[in-house]
Amino acid sequence: MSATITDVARAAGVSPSTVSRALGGGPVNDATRATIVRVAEELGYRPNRAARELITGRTGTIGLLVPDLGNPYFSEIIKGASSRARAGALPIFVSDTDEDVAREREAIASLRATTDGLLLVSPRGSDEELAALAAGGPTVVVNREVPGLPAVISDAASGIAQALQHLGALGHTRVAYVTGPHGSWSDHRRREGLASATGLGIEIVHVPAATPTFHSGVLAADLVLTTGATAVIAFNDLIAIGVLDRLAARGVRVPHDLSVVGHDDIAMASMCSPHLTTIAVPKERMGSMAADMLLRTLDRRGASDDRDPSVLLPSTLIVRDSTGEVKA
Amino acid sequence: MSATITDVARAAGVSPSTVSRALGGGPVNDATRATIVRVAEELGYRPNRAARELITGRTGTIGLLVPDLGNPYFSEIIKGASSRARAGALPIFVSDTDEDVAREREAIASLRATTDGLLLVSPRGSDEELAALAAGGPTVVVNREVPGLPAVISDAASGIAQALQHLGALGHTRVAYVTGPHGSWSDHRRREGLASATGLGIEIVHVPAATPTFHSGVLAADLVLTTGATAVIAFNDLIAIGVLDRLAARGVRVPHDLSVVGHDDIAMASMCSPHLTTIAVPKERMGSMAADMLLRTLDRRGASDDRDPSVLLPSTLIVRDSTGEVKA
DNA sequence: ACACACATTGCAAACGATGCCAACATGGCC
DNA sequence: GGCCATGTTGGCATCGTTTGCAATGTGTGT
Repeated sequence: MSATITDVARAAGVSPSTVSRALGGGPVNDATRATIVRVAEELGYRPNRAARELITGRTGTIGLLVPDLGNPYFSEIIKGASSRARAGALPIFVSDTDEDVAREREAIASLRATTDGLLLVSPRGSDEELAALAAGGPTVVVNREVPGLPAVISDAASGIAQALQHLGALGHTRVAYVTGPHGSWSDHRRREGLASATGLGIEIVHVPAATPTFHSGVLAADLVLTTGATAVIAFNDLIAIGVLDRLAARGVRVPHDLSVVGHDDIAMASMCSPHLTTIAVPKERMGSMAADMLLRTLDRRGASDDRDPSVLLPSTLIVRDSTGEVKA
Repeated sequence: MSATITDVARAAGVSPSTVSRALGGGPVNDATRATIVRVAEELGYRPNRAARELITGRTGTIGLLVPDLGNPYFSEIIKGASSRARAGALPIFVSDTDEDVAREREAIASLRATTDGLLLVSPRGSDEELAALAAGGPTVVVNREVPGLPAVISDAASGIAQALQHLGALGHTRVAYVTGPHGSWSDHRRREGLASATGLGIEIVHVPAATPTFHSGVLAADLVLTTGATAVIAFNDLIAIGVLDRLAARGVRVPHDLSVVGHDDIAMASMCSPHLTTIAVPKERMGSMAADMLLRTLDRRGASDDRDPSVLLPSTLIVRDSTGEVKA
């Protein structure tokens, strides 16, 4: 079908090995290389990925695994990662696990076989399991810390602290936290952030949410109202928007009667009504940085084996219209 | 590293070719096959994709191209396609074009080289260009019709008709349509739908939007108010939600003062305030059906060359809270 | 008992690119 | 003028799998 390296070699009057070297950066006479490059261009030569992979053992692709492709939070991470991967001319496999641990395990195994490295976003498996699976090849984790693996995470404690300070300044003294899914690493971190933000004179009361979704938020809203809290911080924006929706239905005015703070700053946060005050995390940057770390790891494969340090990206509170002074 | 076909052959006391046939469904003695299968399992044998691809010329993967990975509308199509692909055990490459024609061209070319078939969602290129690019291999188009290519589309005319009937029944006689991006095939179809829905006594006035985004909707809202229309149909939900947002800011009540209808029924449509009446299209089903058509094409490659017929999926109007009776 | 069909298996040649090694030419140096 | 270092190049084996073809063995019909 398309031109092979042999075709180019013949057309340029050299051997296939020379073409390989010329195109691959080996030692070749400048004039020869120029000719070969020109001829290759004319013939529209594209190296056959499979043949190259077979001999080098590298696939030239990376894999990205997220819990849910439909979740806008992950979409932005994907965008970041795929633009970085494109810059490195690496195709990227994207797959989702439907938030399921078994599917995650399976997906990691299958991606492993077809890629040189993996980006695991918000993985659900246990530390041990992930460490074992990650041993199969270069891996970078996003939104999670796994001992021994490089990670890209956001500074949850700082984000939470900013939110509490903001609420404190508005006079709130009793704040509800709507949790994330059970066992979620991110949720754990945010609870720690809440616990460590003492000295503000704010009391925290927890309200459970089973899933990080709009519907869980709707459910949680009624629970929040029974706690006597004057403000609520939600595990993520989707939950916060669910809370907002239910509050509106019940005639509770936001922020007049209750202040609401989300987390992540997905696009929807500035589209809902009222516009959501939220703790923004640099999603796209996390994706691109994770991809970047992975690519660098691949480049120096076998060279210095110093671990990539984990990266902590800043969270920033974005104040919009869903938070306000507490009314007496 | 991992076991090769030769390892299995040696362990089973047969030749590699026999192993290949046993695992690949060729004519092999039942007892022999049983042994080979068992041994392969024990050794954890996984055929090397690259080697197979090299000889068969098939990559065993498919590609999916969308204009924007962050757009929730496309997310759902991706989910549908990838779940179908997973059922066929085919990994799927996902890439986006940033709504850019040049990038689209480039992405198609590069995906072509690494996949057996392509799913093009809402491609922006011209018919001629797409037909040319599609000639490179099996292709299924979603949300667009390109002469000579199998396609999966939704019944825009019916959706629009349902919306107009609904609005007509509520007493509206002057309806604004906020358009999609210039040159968009979907937009064209929706305009045709509007034009052909005569006999309802409804006058249509067009309001331009440059991009299918929230911000365009915000912009369009003010324009809509100058037209004297009592209802507005937006090219998609994102625009409709932008309209909603701007109307709220200007104190225009929905649906009391103005009715708003979206298109697509993305998840956000039932999360915004008021909940959006919208023309739902079966996004996930479109994705899975498109993937299914592509897989079937790949299976009978070279066999009967009858073209896959295009598929038209029904649109249904979902009435929520953003539409109501026209007030005198 | 012989020929022939058929089932089962092994052999060897690919597929396209890479990279080791040897071959060759050239120029500088003693 | 001969030797060696250096720069360039071609030859060839190789990666793991599939597949056409030939070889072997078994059973059947006459």
